[in-house]
Amino acid sequence: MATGRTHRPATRSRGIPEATVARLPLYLRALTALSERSVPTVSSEELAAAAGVNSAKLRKDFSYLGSYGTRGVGYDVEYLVYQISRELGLTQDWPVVIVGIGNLGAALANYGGFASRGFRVAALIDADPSMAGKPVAGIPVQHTDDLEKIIDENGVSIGVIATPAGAAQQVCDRLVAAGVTSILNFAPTVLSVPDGVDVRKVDLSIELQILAFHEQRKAGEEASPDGSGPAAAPKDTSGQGPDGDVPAVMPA
Amino acid sequence: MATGRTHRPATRSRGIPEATVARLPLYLRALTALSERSVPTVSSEELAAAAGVNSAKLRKDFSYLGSYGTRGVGYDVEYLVYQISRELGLTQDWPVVIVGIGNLGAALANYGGFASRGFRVAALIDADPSMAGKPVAGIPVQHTDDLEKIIDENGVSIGVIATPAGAAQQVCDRLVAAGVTSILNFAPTVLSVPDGVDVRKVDLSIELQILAFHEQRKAGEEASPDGSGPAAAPKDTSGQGPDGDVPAVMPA
DNA sequence: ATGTCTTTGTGAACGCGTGCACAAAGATGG
DNA sequence: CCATCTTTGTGCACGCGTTCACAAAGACAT
Repeated sequence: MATGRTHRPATRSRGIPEATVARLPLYLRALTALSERSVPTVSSEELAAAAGVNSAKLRKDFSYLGSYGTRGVGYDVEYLVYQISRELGLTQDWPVVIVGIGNLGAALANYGGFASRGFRVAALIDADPSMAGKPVAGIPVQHTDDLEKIIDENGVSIGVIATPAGAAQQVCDRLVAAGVTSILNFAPTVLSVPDGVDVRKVDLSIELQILAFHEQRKAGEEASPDGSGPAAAPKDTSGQGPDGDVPAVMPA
Repeated sequence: MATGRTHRPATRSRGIPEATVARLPLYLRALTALSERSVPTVSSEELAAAAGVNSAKLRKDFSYLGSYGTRGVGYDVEYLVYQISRELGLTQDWPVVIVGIGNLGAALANYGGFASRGFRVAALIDADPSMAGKPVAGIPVQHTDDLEKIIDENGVSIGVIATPAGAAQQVCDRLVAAGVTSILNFAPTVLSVPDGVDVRKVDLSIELQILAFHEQRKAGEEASPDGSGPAAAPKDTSGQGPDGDVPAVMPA
């Protein structure tokens, strides 16, 4: 799971738990793969395995959407694909703008995952004047000055921020002021937005640090003569465990 | 305090909740910024605001690390930076390999967030022979054939997968077999790994779909602001669909 | 010292998410 | 039509995470 979410339980309208919503795309992906192989139906057990979750959890998730399964048989793949797509709002077209066309922004623009599922890159925006007009992924980059106009003319409600951290909040403010109400933030900054605007963040270094924590814990448990814990088998030989208490406070 | 006092060890408390671990990098980032501005101490309230969380949550998070604050004053910034860094395992160097040097992989290689906090890009690996030797972000790309050797010689335990979905599982298997125990997966696939291996995934299209869900809900709420009597009506009731029944199936 | 003021650290309550276990629903076969 | 078998849908219990609210701890002034 990534990122904290909004602190608002206003999801009572449909009653679909946030955790369930976060898994729907996973199910959809697995179902789409089945659909391409022309598999007509699938059981909760099979689908759960494909999505990497517990089958009871999957069934409960689907129960929030309605009773779309047939007992003794399973779920109709095509029908479920449609229902989930509709629930997620993928039956309509979502124009998206990407702000900040550096290495990451360009990679995102080229990413196929956008167009394939109801999302359309409406525009690429960058603050560098020398980028203007230059095509990236077949789309000409436009200058930040025209941000508001672009948002307005294309009816954009979802924005992707791929700028340096320093510019993120400012870009965010402009996006919101122009009418964007959902933001996907790749910049390593906490964005503050007014109520009603959703922000999800993708942060590489946070993910790595979490992995490092667990990695350290794994390494420390092998040698630790500590009473509790699994005095597990010596897989050791990690060699690189001089550890000790090296100071090494890191820079920026 | 059910689970005994942690006053004694203060070094390795294996009882740090996962949710807390996920927030430590956030605190660390905010603290580092304060440190650079030479701010000596900070209150839980201020730091919480900077990190975008609740102050009570932050205090509880820190309580798992030990009692590093001073009542009536707050937390010593430098000390806390060090403690969190140590807890996350950032006081040591983590060599990382990136597999799949396409648009995304190249962007990741160029990302400054790597080197800045204890992580070092040890190698870039790609399956395309024509990429071999070609430098990306100052590091020559190596061929997949040498994957095992690279992992071994550099003592790599963290791998980043930025390949197409189709190659992800295979690359994952080889990484794990070679000794990698933590994986950051950018490919839109569910990876299956043996016990003891951590996997975190970053998935653009899932994030977008979650945003789309909320976006759709916002748009649909304008008409009927009622919402009272959440009689949990997950049953049918779909008759309100704006569209017909087009099974918008989409490609991968 | 003593009192006041600030801020931490945490007990306790609450709510959400997860997983078990099973009854109900429907398919299938005789 | 009845029996049996498969698989869904869900009631329930449990554990984690969040939040409130406050006593304890220390700083600081007198």
